[in-house]
Amino acid sequence: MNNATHQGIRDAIRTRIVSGEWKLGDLIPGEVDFAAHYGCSRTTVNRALQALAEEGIVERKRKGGTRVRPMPAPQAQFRIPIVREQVESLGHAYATKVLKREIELPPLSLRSDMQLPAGTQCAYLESIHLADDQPFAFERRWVNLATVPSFVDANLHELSANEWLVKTVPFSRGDVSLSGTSADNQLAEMLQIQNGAALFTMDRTTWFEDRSVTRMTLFYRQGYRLSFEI
Amino acid sequence: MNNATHQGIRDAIRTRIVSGEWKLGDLIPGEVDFAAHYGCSRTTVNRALQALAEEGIVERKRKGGTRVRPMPAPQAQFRIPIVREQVESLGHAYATKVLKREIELPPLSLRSDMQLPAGTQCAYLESIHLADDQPFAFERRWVNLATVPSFVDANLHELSANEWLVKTVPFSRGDVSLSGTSADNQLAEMLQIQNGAALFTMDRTTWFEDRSVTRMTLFYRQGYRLSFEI
DNA sequence: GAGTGGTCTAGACCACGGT
DNA sequence: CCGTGGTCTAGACCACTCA
Repeated sequence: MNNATHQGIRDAIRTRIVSGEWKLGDLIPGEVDFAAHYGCSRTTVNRALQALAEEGIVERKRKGGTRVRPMPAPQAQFRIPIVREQVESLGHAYATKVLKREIELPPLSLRSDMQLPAGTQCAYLESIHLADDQPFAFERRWVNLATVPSFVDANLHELSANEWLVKTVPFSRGDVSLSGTSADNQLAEMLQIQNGAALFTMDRTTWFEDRSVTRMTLFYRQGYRLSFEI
Repeated sequence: MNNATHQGIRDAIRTRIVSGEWKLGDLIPGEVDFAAHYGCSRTTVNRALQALAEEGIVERKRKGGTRVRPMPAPQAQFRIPIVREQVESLGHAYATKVLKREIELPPLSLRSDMQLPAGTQCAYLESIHLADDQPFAFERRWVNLATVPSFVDANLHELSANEWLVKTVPFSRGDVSLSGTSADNQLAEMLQIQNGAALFTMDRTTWFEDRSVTRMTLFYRQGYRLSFEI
């Protein structure tokens, strides 16, 4: 009982909860009790229970003690996939090609999504992502040149636009939304699928501090699924 | 400098990273250095840096030190939405109706998805979720009666199948996959949309220990988007 | 081998929130 | 009030991994 690590204790307590030893909403023992039971210090138990709280398994309140969450909050944590990694992890050769690259005034809907003042110039790109030379995803992207003026000179032959931006504007918030889209004429042609086919689609706007950096829409080839565990 | 908490230090270091004080891939100071700099113990710095590692901001290696992630791992964390809550948070009245409820032998594909031995009986349900009496989502669900035999007697008038299962089989792993689907005849009729429309679709299999509990597919009404922040 | 992170401990004090 | 979790400390030992 003395080789107790905070991870081991966390797993042990989680197992006891899952097994039904305590029911939903039940109060479970306090830190000192667990410390005595597992023969370790309270600090270690504290870490274990805090981790379980982060997992959403338990709720903790001072004086109120620790209780099993009445309705487990099913939190999913998954990495937003990077297309290159997705393709390579499937064992295919990855390639990408910029099909169009222009400087334009963005459409009105984009002005509100990206909070652009009137007259802001944007770069507009269309790219195709290939897996073993087969279309994997099609990308439409706007880049806010007020935030990232150097993008106009970016060399996108060695790095994709996404990778270039990540390297240049490191950490940012992002809004993501997932949806299903019917393929229009251009998408059908680009992805070599039937017009009207249902595509899994990811929209993503990223921000550096309070300024928008880029908004992209990624249309995955037909049949693509985004899978993860909870 | 002596009111240093692990959260405060975490925020301070994160700010210094975001501000560009250290670049992508750079080695940042060690725990003892930070402890001296912020006037706190190494333990506290350790917690702060471990938290940053969980956030995906830094990578840590023994002997190798702590460095800013070369390519930030954009981790998304979001709650798998419960349909009732989605509808209610949009300000609509929620209702659900079970349209079909049978005991059947599952199709072959399900036998492998849910790891069912041959001959396992399952409950099959079709339900519609309504927002202000308009179709919001259509659900097909299989329940493994070997794992949850009491489901045959479940009263699904007060609780939805999902809520009943969550209350009865508390904590479970789950596999989720998101995709786009074309509406077939039944879906088009149920959701009152055009045949072939692109729908956002969520498949979810949940497990209790090593046994499958249920597999459901949720077809959202046309135009639905799942949004979250990273 | 030596430097770094990973972890545990025992004790201490604080902050919150039911009673 | 007082019990509970939240946190910090100082020191210690271990484990990994790079040079």
